Amino acid sequence: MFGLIDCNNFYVSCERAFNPGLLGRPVVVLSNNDGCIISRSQEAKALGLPMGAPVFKYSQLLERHRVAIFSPNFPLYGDMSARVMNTLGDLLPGIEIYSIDEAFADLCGFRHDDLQAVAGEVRSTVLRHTGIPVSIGAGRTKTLAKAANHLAKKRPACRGVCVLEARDERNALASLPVDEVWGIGRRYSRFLQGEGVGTALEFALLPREWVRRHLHVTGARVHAELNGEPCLSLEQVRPPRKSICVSRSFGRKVTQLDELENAVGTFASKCAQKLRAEGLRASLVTVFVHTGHYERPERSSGGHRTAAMPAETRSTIDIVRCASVLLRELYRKGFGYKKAGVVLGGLAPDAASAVTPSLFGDGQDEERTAALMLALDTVNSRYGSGALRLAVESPSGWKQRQENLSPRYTTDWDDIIEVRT
DNA sequence: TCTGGGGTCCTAGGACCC
DNA sequence: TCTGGGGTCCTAGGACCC
Repeated sequence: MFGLIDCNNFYVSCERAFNPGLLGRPVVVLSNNDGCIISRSQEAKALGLPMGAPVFKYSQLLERHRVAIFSPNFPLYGDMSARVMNTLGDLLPGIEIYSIDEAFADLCGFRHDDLQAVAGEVRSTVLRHTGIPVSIGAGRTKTLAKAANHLAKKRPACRGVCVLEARDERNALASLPVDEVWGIGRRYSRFLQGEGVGTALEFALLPREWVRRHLHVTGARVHAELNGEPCLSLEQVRPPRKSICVSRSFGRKVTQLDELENAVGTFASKCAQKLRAEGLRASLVTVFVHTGHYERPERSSGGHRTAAMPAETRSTIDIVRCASVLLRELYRKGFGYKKAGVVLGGLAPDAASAVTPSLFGDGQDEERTAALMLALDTVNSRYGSGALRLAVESPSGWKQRQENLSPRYTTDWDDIIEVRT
């Protein structure tokens, strides 16, 4: 059996953990730039606020119901996530951290009739240790555990836990709309609806070859998993990542090259910092820019360009310089850009034995760069990110709208909660 | 006026190898 | 009239996830 532990309305729950006055009220957390709604409390969902809704379209509704609105506070959410995952790791023999708010668990060691109690215990312990409410689903495959989790959230009678036994699978899948199945996205569900397939059960009963033909191997895997045939295993060690990306939408249109260069320089530098923090090197740098999604075609512009570095690098200077060159190739005067980003690829571990040196380097640069990057990271970790930076980076990161930011309760000494007695 | 950010995997087609 | 067989690697685009 697989378990899936999923935090309820995670970002909202993080805000609530430090602000109990928010309990029982409608609360939403917004995306960067305060653009869209990306997390909603139960009360906010009940008001009819959709996931991903642009804020400006719902400003009246938000105001009328006095919805509490938060700008995203990712340092807080990341830290709270680590607390939840640590607690789960202590309680369960094997977990796979699947996303910031979800983990799969290996439940094979437990007797079936104990699972309900085990899950209940996990739920109450996580809540007690972190203040975050979770829902737990269990099933014969990961996809069935996902489905069970969905039911645990949807059915009040479940009280946050749903252990799906093989004999109950048909009933459960019959009540699950096909677009709620893990691995069936917008496109496939529209296609399936068109074919008269509306529920997870109807999908599961389709002939295997038909699914393979129309939904390819990934769809076929989902199909098999729904039929109780495990295709996905628990991955307790995270596979090394393949790319690192930093990108932002701008609060306004950016037309000047030097402003764009500030932004791209800042993103490239953040990428390099992440790269070193994960003990990696990169050999490919990609820059992309584009105008707004909703711009008229004649005013739209954008694209991406990739360059290969002469040798695998971990240097902020190399990466920022390369990104600037790429940006100049992409930039076109007269367009209002709304988004830009930098992606690092060709990642490899930063082990001396594994690094391919540059054919034209003399090896000394390498040592000096290493010392410089160590100094850069040390200064910035002590005095705050951006304390020491390249001149091309903008001083305060890239300015974004964030009008309702909560304190960094758990990751910044200046923001720690004060208790007066 | 105002619409997020960061990822992975698969497939088809083209270029190339012997 | 007839024009091989068996591969790899790369890229773009599309699908999905949170």
